[in-house]
Amino acid sequence: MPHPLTANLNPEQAAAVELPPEHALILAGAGSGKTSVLTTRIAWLLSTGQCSPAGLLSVTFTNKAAKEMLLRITSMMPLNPRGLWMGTFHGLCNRMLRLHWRDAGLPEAFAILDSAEQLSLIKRILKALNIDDEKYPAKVLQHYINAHKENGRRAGDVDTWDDYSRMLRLIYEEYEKQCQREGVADFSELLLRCYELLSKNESLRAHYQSRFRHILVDEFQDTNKLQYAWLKLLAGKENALFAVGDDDQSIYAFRGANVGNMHDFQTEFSVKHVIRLEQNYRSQGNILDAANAVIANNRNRLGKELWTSEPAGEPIRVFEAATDFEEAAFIVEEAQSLIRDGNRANDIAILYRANAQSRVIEHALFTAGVPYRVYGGLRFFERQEIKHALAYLRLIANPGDDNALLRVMNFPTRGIGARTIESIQESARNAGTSLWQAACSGAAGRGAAAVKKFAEMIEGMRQQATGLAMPELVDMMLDLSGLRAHYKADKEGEERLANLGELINAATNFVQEDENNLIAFLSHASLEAGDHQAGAHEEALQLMTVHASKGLEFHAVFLCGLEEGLFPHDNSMNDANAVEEERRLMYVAITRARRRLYITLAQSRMLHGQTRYAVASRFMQEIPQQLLKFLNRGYAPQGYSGPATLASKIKSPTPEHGLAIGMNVEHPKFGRGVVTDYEGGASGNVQVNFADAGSKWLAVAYAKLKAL
DNA sequence: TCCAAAACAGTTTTT
DNA sequence: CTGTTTTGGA
Repeated sequence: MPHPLTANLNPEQAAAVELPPEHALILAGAGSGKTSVLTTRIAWLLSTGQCSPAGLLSVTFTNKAAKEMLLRITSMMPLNPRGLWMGTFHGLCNRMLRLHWRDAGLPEAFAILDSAEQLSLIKRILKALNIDDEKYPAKVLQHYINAHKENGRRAGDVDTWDDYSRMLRLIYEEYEKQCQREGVADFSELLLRCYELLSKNESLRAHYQSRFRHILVDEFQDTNKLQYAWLKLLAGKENALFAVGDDDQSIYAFRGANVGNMHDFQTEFSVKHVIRLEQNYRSQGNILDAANAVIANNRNRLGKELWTSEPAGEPIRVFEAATDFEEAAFIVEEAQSLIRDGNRANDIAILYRANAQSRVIEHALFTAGVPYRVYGGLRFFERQEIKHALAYLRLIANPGDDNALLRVMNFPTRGIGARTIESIQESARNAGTSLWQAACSGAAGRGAAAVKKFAEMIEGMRQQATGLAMPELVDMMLDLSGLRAHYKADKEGEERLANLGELINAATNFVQEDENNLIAFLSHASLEAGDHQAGAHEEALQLMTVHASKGLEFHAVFLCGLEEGLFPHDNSMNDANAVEEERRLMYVAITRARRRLYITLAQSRMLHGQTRYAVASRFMQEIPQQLLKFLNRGYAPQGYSGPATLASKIKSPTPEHGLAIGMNVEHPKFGRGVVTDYEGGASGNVQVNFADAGSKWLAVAYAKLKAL
C-alpha cells in the first residue's frame, strides 16, 4: 500500500522519497520532477514522524528556489515556517552567524557587503596602500579573494612564489583586516566564517549535528568546495545527507561550482543508493533525443539518459540567416504567428548565449510592436537610490561601516568635498579607527562644520530610531537624510522617489513576515536583491540568457546564435573542460522546450562594431540530422551553401590570399590553428584560433601562415 | 562641484 | 557599436 504522499510519483521518485535515513544521491535529469521529490521527501519525513521540522536543514542556491520549496511544502501540510531551517547557503550561514556572532568573532550588527560594495572596499584599500591599480586591478583582486575564500583559504594560507603573488596576498591580508575593523562580511565570508565557526567550536558543531538529522541539498552540482565542506561538517557521522543534482546541468564552474563534489560525495559518504530520475515530463521525444545526443559527447558523466512516454512530436526547426538582423526578423515573424495560433506569449522564450544578442532582437520586437520582457539587469535593492537609503540605515545600525559612510556622507551634497573626506580617511588610517570615529574626533579640517552637522544628523536618526517600527524608521530616515527632498527637487527623480516609497512597503512586508529588526532587514536586503524588474506577470515574450533559463520551461523556445565563437563562446574554445560546460549549457537550453524548438544562426553578426563571420556551432552538428527540419531554402545540414555572398567566403578560399574560414593553418610561432574570420583581403587581417596560443588577429601579409 | 569628453571594455551570475 | 567609468577643465 503506497503512502498517499507518493501515490502520484513514478517508482524511482517514490523510492527516493521513501529512502531510509542515510546518505543518498539523486541524479535528477531535466524535467524529471526534482522539486517534487525534494518537497515530498520533506513532507514524508515530517508526516511519518521520522523528523521534526526543527530537525531538518534544507539548502538551495537561490531565494526563488527556497521560496518555491516552502510554498509547496506548506501546501502539503500546515507548518510554521519560522522554525524551519530552509534557505540558501548564504541565508542559512547568516542565520547561524547572527545567533553566534560572538563566537564567530563578528560584531552583533555586522553588515553584508554585496559584490559592488566589496569591489569598492578593495579599491579603497588599493588607494590607501598606494598600489598601482593597473598592475593590481581591483576586479582581479576581488576574484582572487573570493576564489581563495571559496577554497577555505585565509590570507595566511595562501602560497606565494614571487613579488607579484606576495603583493596579492598582502592586499588580501589588508582586506581581511579592514573588513574586521568595519565589521562587515562579504558573501563568501558568510560561508567561510560559518565554516570556521563550526569547525573550531566543537560543542556548537555537536549541537547542530545532533539537531539536523536530515540535510537536503538542491542543485548539488552547483556547490563549491567550501559549501561542500560546510555540509560535511554539519552532516558528521550520523546524519542523512540527501543530495539532489544533475551533473549534466552544471553550468556555473566559472563561478566556482565544482561538479566533482557529486563524485566525491558518493565515495566520501559511501553512498549506498544512487537513484536516477530519467523519465522526463516536460519535452516530447525529438527534443529529448536531441538533448541526449548532444550531451553524450561529454566525457566523465555520471551517466543518465532522458526518456518520455510522450510521442516524438515535431522536428527541431532550423533557420540559417545571412545576418543577425535577418535572424531577429525570422524570430519575430515566427513568434507572432505562434501567438496568432493561440499560444501565450508568456509560454514562448527567446534564449541566447550572451546578453549582447538581445539588442537586435529587442529592436525587431519593438518595431513590430510585440510585447516582450528581458530578464536580467538592475534589481530592486541594487538601484542607486535604494543603495543610498540602505547606507543611511546601515550607519544607524553600525557607524563603523566605512562603505556606507562614504556613500552618503556627501549625498545629498552637503558641502563635504573630496578634500575633507581624504583628510578624514588619512586620520582614520593613522589612528586605526573607523571613518566615523575620525569624523567625530574633528579630523575634518576645513570642512569640520559640515561634517559635524552630518554626524549630528546620523546621531539624531539613531536616537529617533529606537522604538520605531521599521516602516516608520525608513520614513524618518528619508526625511532627515534629505534623500526625499533631493529626489523631489530633481525633475527626473520621480521614479526614484517611487522606489523609495517602495522601500517603505518592503519594510512593511518584512515586519509582517519576519520581525521588526533593522539588522535583520538589512541582511534581507543584502541577501535578496529582489526581483529583476517589474512587470513579471505581463503577457509577453520571455527573453533571457540560457543561464537564466535553467529551471524554467516553455511551450516554444527560440535558441539563437548557434555559431562557433558565440556558442560555444570564443573564450571557452581552447579548453576542453570549458567546451564541455558550454555543451551542458546547450543541453540545458534544449531541454527548456516542451513541444517546439527553433534553432537559429546567422552567418554574419555585428559584434563590437565589427561584422563577424562564423560557421555553424559544433553543437548543432551533434544533433542527429533526422531530427532537424531546415526551414529556409534547402540549406545543406553542414556548412552554408546558400545564395548569400557571405557564404562563398565561408566555403571557398579567397583568391587574394587563399584563406578560408575553417581552414587549418600553421604559424611559425603559434603553431596549428584554424581560420575563423578575415577582412580586407591580402593587405587585411585574418583571425586564427590557435590550439595552444588561443584566438588572434594577424596581418595576412606578415603572418606567414601555411595551409595544412 | 559638476559636466562633458575621452578612454575603455565587451560570456555566463547568485548570494 | 555602445554603455560605463575615468579624467580634466570650467
